Amino acid sequence: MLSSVGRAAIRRLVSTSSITASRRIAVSWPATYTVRYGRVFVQGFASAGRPKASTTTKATTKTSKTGKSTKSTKATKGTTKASAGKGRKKSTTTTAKKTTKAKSKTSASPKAKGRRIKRKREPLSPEKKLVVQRRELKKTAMFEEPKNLPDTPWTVYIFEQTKNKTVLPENLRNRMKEISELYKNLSASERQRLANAAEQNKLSNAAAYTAWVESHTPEETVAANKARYLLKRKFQYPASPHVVKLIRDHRIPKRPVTPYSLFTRARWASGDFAGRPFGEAAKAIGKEWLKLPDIERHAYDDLGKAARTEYEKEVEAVLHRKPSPRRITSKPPSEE
DNA sequence: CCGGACGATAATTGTTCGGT
DNA sequence: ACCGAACAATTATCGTCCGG
Repeated sequence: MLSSVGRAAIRRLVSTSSITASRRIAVSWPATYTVRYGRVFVQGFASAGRPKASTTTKATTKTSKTGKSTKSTKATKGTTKASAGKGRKKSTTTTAKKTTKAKSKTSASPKAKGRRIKRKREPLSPEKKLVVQRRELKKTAMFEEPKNLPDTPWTVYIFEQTKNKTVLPENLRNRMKEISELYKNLSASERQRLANAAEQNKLSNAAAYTAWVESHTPEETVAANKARYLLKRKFQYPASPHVVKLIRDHRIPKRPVTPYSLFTRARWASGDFAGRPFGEAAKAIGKEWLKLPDIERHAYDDLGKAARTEYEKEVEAVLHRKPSPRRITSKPPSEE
């Protein structure tokens, strides 16, 4: 049982040895989605992320800065049309298209016969295959998310103060300091105005995002997230933000809670661990769980089963597929 | 990629199990 | 076979806004 400490240590090792934490994939939800978010980690870099006070901090900070502005700029362009819900079918199947193209080409050159085409498709080196795969993944990844309006008082203020106003790069630093000073000295009513504007923007951001998500099918967003995940893992794409934002589709069923999760929830709710350090409490809860009498444990197992059943129903209804076969519920350690 | 302020969130612990 | 998401509370850190 070196588990806890040992595992954490290993994780830390992995994180430091793996060139910053930049491989983690994470999701960033719009503000209104207070729902729990999902975290997806790249294989082999599990928990490699957010370094605390360790030496990795600086490195991470430096590398992670890259390209955030780039991305936001791109996103800005897409803002307006985003909510309109443009491309309904981002067909995830490209085979049909290909066939069509091939046909038209054949007819274009009368001399070309069936045999010629055969010869053509033979090459396709491994490198090319990768290129093709990458292109397909990019297509299905749905990268054209709507851009957000500034949604905090501070960013709204920056927006107002700098938008469409020429600032030389060498003056940017001073300008920012000025704006900061101005911001600090704002009147209460002025702050309120900014807060209101931010709140308003937050609402329209959420609406735009939802509209965009719903302009695709749940299956499409699931495929898109898979594509994003693969792109990051196999192709390090996009290179700039080390965190990949997955599409948050409220229609996609959440994974069912496990019996242990339910137990954790109940133990925290009991108040027995109020004020105690998170890690310490988690360890204690884990021990409690392993010692839990069968009768009590079965209660959580039953709740877990119900959650699973509910999940199965949702998956079938929303994603039109069967969920993975149910695992044999593991038995408590204290078998008779 | 710079600057400052601040809302959002990943990491932390433990176990179980869905997904690939 | 193995990764990560499910739950909890807290907090350090990240991303965000602008222009050139």
